[in-house]
Amino acid sequence: MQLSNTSKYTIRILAYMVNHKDTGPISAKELSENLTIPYKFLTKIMTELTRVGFITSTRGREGGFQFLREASKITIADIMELFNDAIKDEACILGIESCNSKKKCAMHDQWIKSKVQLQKMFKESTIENIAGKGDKI
Amino acid sequence: MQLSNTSKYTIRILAYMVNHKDTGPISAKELSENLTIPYKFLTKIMTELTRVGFITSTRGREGGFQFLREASKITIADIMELFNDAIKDEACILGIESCNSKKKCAMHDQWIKSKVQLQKMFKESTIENIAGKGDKI
DNA sequence: ATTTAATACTACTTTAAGGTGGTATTAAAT
DNA sequence: ATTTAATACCACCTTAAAGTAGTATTAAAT
Ligand code: SF4
Ligand code: SF4
Repeated sequence: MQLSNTSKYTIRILAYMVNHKDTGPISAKELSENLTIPYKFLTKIMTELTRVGFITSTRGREGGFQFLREASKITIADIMELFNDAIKDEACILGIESCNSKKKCAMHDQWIKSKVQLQKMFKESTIENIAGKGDKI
Repeated sequence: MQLSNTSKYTIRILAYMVNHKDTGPISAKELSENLTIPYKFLTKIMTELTRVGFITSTRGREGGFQFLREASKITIADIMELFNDAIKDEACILGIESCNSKKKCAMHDQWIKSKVQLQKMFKESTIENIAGKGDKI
């Protein structure tokens, strides 16, 4: 019951980028070193984030990554979605077929409350409004 | 962001057992067939549940599994714990060192609320009080 | 033009969860 | 006693996530 490493890394990467967005493109090297994320794994993530249009990349010397979509328009839910890590509406917590109020599983009542609250939280948390909060990076 | 298969299976197994506890030991075969859980995987789980004392086993013909610990004393949190699937207090949602209110990560405020609520829900949900609820098995 | 420092691409390795197969052990039923 | 139906144990296979390696491409700086 936790986020995938890929989601965790991505949140931290994008939050870091917001906090350093005024100084031109940010390189994978800088991100990798400052966030202690394995370089090769990080570049894989960056390429994907570029592919889906969250960020843009500039190749060559002095290159790096910058936001394309506004940080206030990227939610934690978006990131989880991207890496198949989301809490899907139709997903049953017990994995019995798909969730709908007609055919409930034994945990439905307890779970539905937590689920709604969690989904709301992940949807309302944008990169913009988490960036800079907290001491750990 | 979901339960492990092992946790999901275990919850369903124990809930099923509560609903059939008056008719003697329940065999792995019956559980496997009625819950459509792979037989060999299920027996592995059952052996573990026996080992930790949630249930007892009777070998040989007419054998099977029965509750040892009361179903009202087994929580979803216990099950998650058992299979390393729990939401640990000290676990940071972003995976940055360990969680404590002194050194917060960027998502601390949002997450802490959901975490507390989730943990409470998993701790208060016992096998006894979910068994029989719902239509799906 | 060449060097340097960056991303992009392709392919591979490692790890842990999930799942399978075969056989030994146990005990009721016959 | 033998058969049958059950759990226990041990070793292996499969899959997906995580992580690594090497090379091609790009563009600024020299
Ligand atoms: S809500 Fe309850 S019933 Fe519906 S899917 Fe989720 S868990 Fe199963
Ligand atoms: S609460 Fe926030 S800060 Fe504390 S650990 Fe969990 S995530 Fe990190």
